[in-house]
Amino acid sequence: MGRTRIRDIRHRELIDATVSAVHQRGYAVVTMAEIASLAGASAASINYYFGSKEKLMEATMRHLMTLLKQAMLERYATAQTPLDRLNAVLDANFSDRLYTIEQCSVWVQFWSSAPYVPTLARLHQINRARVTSHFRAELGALLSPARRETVRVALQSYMDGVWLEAAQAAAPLQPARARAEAREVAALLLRSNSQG
Amino acid sequence: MGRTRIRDIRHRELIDATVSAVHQRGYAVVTMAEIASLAGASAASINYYFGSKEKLMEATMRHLMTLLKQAMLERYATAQTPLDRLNAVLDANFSDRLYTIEQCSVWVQFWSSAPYVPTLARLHQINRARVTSHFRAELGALLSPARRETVRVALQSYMDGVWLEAAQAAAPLQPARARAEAREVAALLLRSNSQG
DNA sequence: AAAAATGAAATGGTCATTCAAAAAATTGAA
DNA sequence: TTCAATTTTTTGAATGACCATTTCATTTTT
Repeated sequence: MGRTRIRDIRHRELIDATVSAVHQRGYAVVTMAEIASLAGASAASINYYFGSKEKLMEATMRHLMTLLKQAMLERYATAQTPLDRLNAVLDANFSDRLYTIEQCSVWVQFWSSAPYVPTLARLHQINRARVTSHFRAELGALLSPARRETVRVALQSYMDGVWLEAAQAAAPLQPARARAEAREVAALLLRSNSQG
Repeated sequence: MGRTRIRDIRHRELIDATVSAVHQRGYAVVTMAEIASLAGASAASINYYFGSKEKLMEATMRHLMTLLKQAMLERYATAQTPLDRLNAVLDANFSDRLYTIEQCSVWVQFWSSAPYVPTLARLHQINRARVTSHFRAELGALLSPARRETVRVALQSYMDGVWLEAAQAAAPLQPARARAEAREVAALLLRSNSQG
């Protein structure tokens, strides 16, 4: 069978611990010891598996990006019309699996660190480009070119803003509600009485 | 005339240096020595004037919040109709004075740190409450209660999202353009053909 | 002369990373 | 299987940097 198993298990455990620890303490303040302790390991083992704190953070963000990508593709598969697919992008962003306080919190930390860590900046750019291109593709079929970019920027900024607020939410999030609201906002922005 | 002068000058210099340094290096990573050096002072004098790094950060955010409040009130003074006043809130957020890469950058750092620093969390909450109440007041005159909150959250999230992106902008920002786009988004969200 | 302001150097603490050695798992020969 | 040899995994204890804050002697202002 496949060779290494322990390695994969530890990677997963440590990444999960990182998400949790970063949420609890903040990206810049959290220590290796805290993360390790959440995973029931020692700080030294993090370096054994990931090489450095920075590489651990990078791996963690890659993992979250993969979750987002997966959610998008899954939901995309069943969508038929352009509007369906637009809603798929919105739904993915607010899916039950992703739209949690913990994860939104880590994303906010990520956004604020990215400008200062080249490797994170690259990840950030890749992710944003993917979302942008999905939006462009679907909105292109629904709106005139002139209005398309306005609506795209509005929707993308809206999603980021909602995540930003979610990171500080006092009460548990309601993904289903967030999806409904996102659709409502999209519907308002799309109402076409061709005045533009 | 007024008593202390040097003190006020130093406060201003150090806060300006803090904005600049936080933008360049990141809130969590920037050191007292770096900030001091930007102001042509020593780290010790920061403690002399502010007491601690954390208090300096707090004073800096208070300063930025004051700028935002001022921009809002100034622009508000000349507005007559509810729509005018709604646009005033948007314009304030993207005014030439505020909507700079440097300041957006500091705001993003602030958002990400606030959850972990009680004193910053309080400031954040105060600021958000003020913006929210302005929006509620103006949108209340323009929309049905049911739709008002949807549009308010959409606009507020939109503004945050735009700032978030501005913090990472490669090219210089264009405040006038940002104001025009914000108005366009608001106009789209407000088009009332009373279907909701 | 007194008070305020300044900065060089000392202090004390934190933390990522390294390293040597222990512990656990794996292998393979008997 | 059994058991020693070998490899992989794990950790406690240095190591070496870095940095906020304090101290204190000196300079500047009032």
